Amino acid sequence: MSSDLTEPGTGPSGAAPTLSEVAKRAGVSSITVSRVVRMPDLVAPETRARVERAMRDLGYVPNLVAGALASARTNSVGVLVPTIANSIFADTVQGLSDKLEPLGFSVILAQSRYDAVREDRVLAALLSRRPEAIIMVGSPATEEGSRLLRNARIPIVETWDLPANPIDAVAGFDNYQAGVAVAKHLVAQGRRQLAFIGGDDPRGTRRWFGFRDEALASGLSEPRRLILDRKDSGSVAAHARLPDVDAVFAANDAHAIGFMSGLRKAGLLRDGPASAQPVAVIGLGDLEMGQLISPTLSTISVHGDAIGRTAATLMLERGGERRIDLGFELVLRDSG
Amino acid sequence: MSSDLTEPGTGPSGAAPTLSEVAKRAGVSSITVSRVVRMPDLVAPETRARVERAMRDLGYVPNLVAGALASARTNSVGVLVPTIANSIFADTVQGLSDKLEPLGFSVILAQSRYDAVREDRVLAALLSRRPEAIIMVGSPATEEGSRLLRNARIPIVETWDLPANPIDAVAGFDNYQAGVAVAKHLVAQGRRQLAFIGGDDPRGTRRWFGFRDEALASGLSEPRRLILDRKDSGSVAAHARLPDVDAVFAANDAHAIGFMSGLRKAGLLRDGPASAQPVAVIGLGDLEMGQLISPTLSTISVHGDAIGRTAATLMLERGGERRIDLGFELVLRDSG
DNA sequence: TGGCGTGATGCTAGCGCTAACATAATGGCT
DNA sequence: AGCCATTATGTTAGCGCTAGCATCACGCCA
Repeated sequence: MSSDLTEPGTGPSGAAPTLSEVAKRAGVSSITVSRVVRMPDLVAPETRARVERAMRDLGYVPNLVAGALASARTNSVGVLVPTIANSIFADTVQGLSDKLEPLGFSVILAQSRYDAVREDRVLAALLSRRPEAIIMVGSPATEEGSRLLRNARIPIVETWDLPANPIDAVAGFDNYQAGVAVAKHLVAQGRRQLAFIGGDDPRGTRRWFGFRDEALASGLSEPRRLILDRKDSGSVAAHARLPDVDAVFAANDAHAIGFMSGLRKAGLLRDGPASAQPVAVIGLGDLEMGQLISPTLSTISVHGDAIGRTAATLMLERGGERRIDLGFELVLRDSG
Repeated sequence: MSSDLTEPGTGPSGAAPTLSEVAKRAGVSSITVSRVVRMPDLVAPETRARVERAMRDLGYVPNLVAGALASARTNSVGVLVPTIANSIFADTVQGLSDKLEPLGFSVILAQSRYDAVREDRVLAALLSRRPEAIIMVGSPATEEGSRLLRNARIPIVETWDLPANPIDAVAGFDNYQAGVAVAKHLVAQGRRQLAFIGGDDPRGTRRWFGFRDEALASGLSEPRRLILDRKDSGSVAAHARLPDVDAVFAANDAHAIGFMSGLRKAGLLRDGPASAQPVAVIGLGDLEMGQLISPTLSTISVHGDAIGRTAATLMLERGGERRIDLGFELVLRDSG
């Protein structure tokens, strides 16, 4: 029984045990061990038990790197987001990860940090791991990135937007129409001096265009646009920098809440309903936080986790509709 | 020049081009192509140029799966968090990813969803991809998970806590002492009826123990403890469920802000300083949001991204101190 | 009784790459 | 001229696993 004293996980050379070491110990060929791991039904119960025993004794952990090379299936998905911290994209990653994990897929996560050079670099790094699909927020920033993805010949899912010429599949919503919806609502509410605060990333910019176009179409003067740095909380866009404005659309809820805190300091925030607000504020994202603060935040609600789950579905089912509009909803609360 | 018309990324069989196809086209051996990719300095400039040309023509993307198998280096790190959505752990993932990405490491992300069974499963899945280290929030929930990690013989970094018997390295802070610090502060402020709201995960529970022990040591009666479900916002722990309480420590800022919104509805929230609050509220995490709401949130500040960066350092440098206490800071604002 | 389907297991080759060790070609030195 | 350090390139033998095809034993049927 001395072999029972072998330290688990340690083969003859102190390295991780391999299939064939397990096979030797169980007195079978390595392909049989492979079958026990992947298609146990094909192996006779007694043989299987013997192999399972040997695997446990040795502390065998399959090497998926070798398996992937041999089978040309990595069971992994590359996921690219601008940023994962404090962001609604985390919901999307959670959603797709929850859907893919039970299927045996691993998520390889990369961040572009809204930097085109870094995006191309991580895209190449991702592809060199031969994922079975790429799911990304938005579209590649450069032609090079786009080319890389097209040549990869794997499902590519762009999310959080509805690009006109997607590489492959799309799960998102119409950012332009979101801007339109907010402007429409504010105009109907009687607001006249609109402003937009947010980043100048592609999706934020599309929201701005919709917002501006609708304001102009309604006979209002061109709204002001304050481009915030990613690090800014939104409170930096204090009312002082937007005098005379009576309604603000923030590209995301964090900016909206930050701006509201600026309004509060300026004495321009009421605990009453939207009609009582000197300055209406509408966010985007529908963070739970928005319902907890006072006044509660009106916002464009988007389901980040549904985007993630839909993206997972799109990468799994190569046929069928490749463009899914998850829509958005204008949720009106007390801020505007 | 017909070869220039070859569709990039498509080899003879429509499959991705390999090293040796590039080699053939450049008229060199495949090892030379490998060197151009990995150690370009070792290759003569003209040869290098020829190889680079061939790589571009063919749209060659290195296959790291094969490279990893051959070199026994995957350049990947397994990262396990309870959840990535709406959580402070996202900062940690961002921090470590930012540090590791430039070094060529990929992050394989998995979520346990606070489920021990799922944790063991994803841990095994992670290890089968042969990452060069595992960075996780907390410690394995089961003996089995712990065994798996010990046998992997790679750096293991546990974070967000300071376990007594870590598997390998640790980057975190003392959750028990955080609870103590909050209780001390509340007692000094003259609060007498304390309560704790939050989850019953290991770290939350440690905060509770510190909080309770210090309250008892100060002669107060045992604080109440309300265990919230992960889905709860904290507002469900309305004051109605905690009558007579004059101070609450919430295990995280989200719960704290939710509870404050409950207090507001009950008319128990003031815009003034902590001394004016009928019920003091202290959170943990120092979300930016806490500074934007009114009253501003007092909290235990923890640097999630520093934890991530430190964890990355610990996995890279195998020598030296393996237990890093990043500490925490009680940040006093207006809520308590 | 011979043929053959079925279930269980094994053999062989190779996935695309790299480590480790050759081998060539060059030039400076004694 | 001969030697050897240096630079540039190549050869060989796997890494650990799986696909695809054997092989073999069995038992059932005509």
